[in-house]
Amino acid sequence: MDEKDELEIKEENQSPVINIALDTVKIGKQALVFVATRQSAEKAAEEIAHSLKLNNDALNAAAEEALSALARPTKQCERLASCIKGGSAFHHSGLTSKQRQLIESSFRNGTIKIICCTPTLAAGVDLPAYRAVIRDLKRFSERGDYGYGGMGWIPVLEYLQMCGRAGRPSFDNEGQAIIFADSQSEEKEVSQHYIHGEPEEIYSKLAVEPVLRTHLLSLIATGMIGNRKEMMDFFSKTFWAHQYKNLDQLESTIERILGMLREWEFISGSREDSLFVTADKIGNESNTQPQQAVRHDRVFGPSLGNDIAPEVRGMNPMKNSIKATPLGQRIAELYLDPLTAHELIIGLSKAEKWQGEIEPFKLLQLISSTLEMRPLLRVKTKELEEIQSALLEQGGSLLVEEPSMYEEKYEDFLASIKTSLFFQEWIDENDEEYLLEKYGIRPGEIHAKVENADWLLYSSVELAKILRLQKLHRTLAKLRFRVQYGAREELLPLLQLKGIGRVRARKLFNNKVKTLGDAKAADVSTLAQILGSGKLALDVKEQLGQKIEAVREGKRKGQINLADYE
DNA sequence: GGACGGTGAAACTTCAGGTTGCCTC
DNA sequence: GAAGTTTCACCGTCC
Repeated sequence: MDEKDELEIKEENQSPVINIALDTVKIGKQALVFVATRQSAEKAAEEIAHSLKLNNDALNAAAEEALSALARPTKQCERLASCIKGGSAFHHSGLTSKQRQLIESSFRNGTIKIICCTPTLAAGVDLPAYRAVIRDLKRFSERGDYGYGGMGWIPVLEYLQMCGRAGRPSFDNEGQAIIFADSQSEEKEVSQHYIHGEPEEIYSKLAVEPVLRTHLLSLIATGMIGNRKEMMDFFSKTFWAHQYKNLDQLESTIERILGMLREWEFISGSREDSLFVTADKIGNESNTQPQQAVRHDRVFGPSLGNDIAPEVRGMNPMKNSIKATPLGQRIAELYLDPLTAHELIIGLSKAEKWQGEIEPFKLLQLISSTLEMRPLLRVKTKELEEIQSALLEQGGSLLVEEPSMYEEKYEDFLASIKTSLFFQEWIDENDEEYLLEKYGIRPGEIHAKVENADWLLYSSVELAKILRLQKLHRTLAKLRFRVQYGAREELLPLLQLKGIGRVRARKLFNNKVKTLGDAKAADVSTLAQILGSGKLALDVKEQLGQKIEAVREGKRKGQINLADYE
């Protein structure tokens, strides 16, 4: 729309967002409302639904579907269903993927008129929204624009992404993007910054150390880099080098990371003729020992170029002398940050020496301490005592060393304890509603966390294989299976059946069908009664009618095979 | 007079998202 | 930094 055109919206309510929502529906259109937090998205959707009061059969059906996304609806499901009944919905990462898809399709077919969302819908979606209403242009950040926390303006690029959701060519000839200002001075500022402003420059992320560590190892593992010349050739052609033009600094940082990789035995090569720099030859300036490498996404510090020993600098640049070890090769294939892999290896080696079988909690805490598991579940003020007492119960016997409570990383450590407690309760079969109430984790986030844990546990199994940590194999494989399903160990045999998840397996188990043998012995009608489905009972019988081994090998997508570890 | 409910101010709490591994229905 | 939630004091009403 031309900026000069006046957009007249009747004030039927005190909230401008609700007025716009009402107007949008009145002109027969749909809108997306972008807000800063998940909580705001839910509240805004609720208020809009309350004012719209659309209520029709299609909405009721969609609401019913939203409610039945989980075996037992959570408060979030109920809130969503109640919004949908009124004609609006909220959309954020805390919803299950089923609910997100439902909302998108109901919006696409015109049933739902308004969606209040976080940036989940800002990019890459093609929805029939005539208006993109950007209610919040400020958002909280732990590390704000200038290095300290607080509210900061969202990037212009993100604003443009949101605007781009309005008036999609496949649905409309034009669209409207609406932003808000609290005062006249803010109006001027917002207009200059967003409407007439230039989008931010894009910066290379290669300078972030975990990214560089991962890529460096992968380049070596795939054989793309074998000597200094190849290394510098490759990096000099990257966007990072193009942007910063300081190859000396890049080179010295790479040398430092190579030192770490060698120290951890992820790469090999002789010291004299390789491009390695050992840990003791570097780091004077940053005082960073490989073992204590910085955990945060850190952009390179001051150049270490002059600290590199001359004899190392003077090595043969053309000689292929650098290779990934089998361990390094596998780490690269697993896409693990080498520092994470190193920390997992230390933890797993401790676990292997544990007397008896190590408790799942300790392994869960080990994976919850990795960079890959972030963001962790934040410890709220009122939970602090409970989390600390859970930590005390472990009696200092965790696989990850506990930092002093005066250290900055102590907060993260406590968050890793809370995250592991959540995982523990998940594998003890507590449902989504309970986890939402106790840990504040929404169903969609549970799914994301479980998927991450699954990857890290799979990686741990692979590391244990290579390192010949025999004892841990089966423990880790069992734990991975339990995390995948959110189930206790006793359900593992039943979970190998297709169509049987943790809810059905629990039903069977509680009805004395505890093993595949029990299921085989039980008659179809009993199984049908327990499972509440004759078709499923027949399917289970069919699976059991095959050779048991075949059933164990078939299974679902990505499911692990316990038989491998027996 | 006590229990109960409604209201509003003050105090307190919390704060986006998504990619990667396996595998093959 | 600001929105949203919780807590608490206060007041009016009812039994």
